[in-house]
Amino acid sequence: MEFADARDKFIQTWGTLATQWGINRTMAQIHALLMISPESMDTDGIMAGLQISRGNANMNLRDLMDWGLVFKQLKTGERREFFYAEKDIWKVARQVVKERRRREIAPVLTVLDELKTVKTDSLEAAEFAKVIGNISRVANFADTTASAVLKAEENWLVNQFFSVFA
Amino acid sequence: MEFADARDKFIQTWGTLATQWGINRTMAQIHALLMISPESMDTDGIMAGLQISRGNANMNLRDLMDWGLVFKQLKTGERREFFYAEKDIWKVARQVVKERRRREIAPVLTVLDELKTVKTDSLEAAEFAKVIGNISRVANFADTTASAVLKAEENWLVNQFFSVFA
DNA sequence: ATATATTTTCAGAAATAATTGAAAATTAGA
DNA sequence: TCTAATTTTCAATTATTTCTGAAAATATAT
Repeated sequence: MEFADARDKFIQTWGTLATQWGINRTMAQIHALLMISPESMDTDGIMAGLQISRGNANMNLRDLMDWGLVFKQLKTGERREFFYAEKDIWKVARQVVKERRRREIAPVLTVLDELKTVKTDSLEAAEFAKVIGNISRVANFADTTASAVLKAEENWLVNQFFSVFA
Repeated sequence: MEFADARDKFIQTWGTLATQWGINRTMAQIHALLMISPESMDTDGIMAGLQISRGNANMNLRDLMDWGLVFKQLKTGERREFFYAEKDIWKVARQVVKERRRREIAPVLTVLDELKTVKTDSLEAAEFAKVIGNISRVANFADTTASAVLKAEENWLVNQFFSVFA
């Protein structure tokens, strides 16, 4: 397969996958473009590479930086800003889990705790409390496990272990 | 907290969370409604409970059945169809992972394998091959692990173990 | 077979999300 | 300071997704 075709297919595939997971297509495509770029890129390069507007590029680059997946690089003697992506896919996955946990899972756990205080004065309310209790226990277990894994991954020895496989 | 408020808050929260994960809001809300319902519900009950149209209810119930999260119940002497949800949240999580793996991850793994055959005849192409190789190894490892966990979870002993926590 | 209840489909409407492009703001050199 | 390069913002536009509602299809009872 020719490089140009492979690159386009990768960017398109990454964008589609992201969409299915609630992440906007352009954001994923910029990430893909930067991941496979040997050099950091400026806004115009990204605009040209993906055929998108300046505003769109700017907004999604900012979001990617908020997610901790892309970083700004300032080159001496250059006025423009350059961008590069984290390329270690383990770190990318870890960062995504970390952010989603913080932004989405944590607030849900709070709501679940609140809902557990419901008055169980009817059949419906009792069933509700039972289901919420079940969800809450599992969610907390999953959250604690994820948290432990994230912490463990920051440990050198574990990283060495995983580097054998990845 | 009053039951009616708690129920509404749960349905709304579940819907929001789902949206952030690429699942449509109504589908998640129907799922939430059925999870906390002590009895199976018919289409009119769901329509009334969520204030949605018949078409919407029907379409999303079908999708939920495709995902293996909701099932039809036929009551003798009743002409209408009733629906009920899987309430064991471990089973729900497992089913979601299983389906997403089949629908989304598996196709991406195929594309990645294809992309690994790219000609590495330039700096860009070499970097591309390196990143794709990295992603592919990690994705395959994760996929294999998920698959193993799904299989293990079907094992009685493991289920007993988890049932202590959840 | 006919009537009635129920489910399914789907074109158009509504809602939501993403994108553009140009103006405003910011930054840094002369 | 002034000017030019660059980045950011955001109202308007465009694209995408979801939802409605009524007609068509299907199923069941008489």
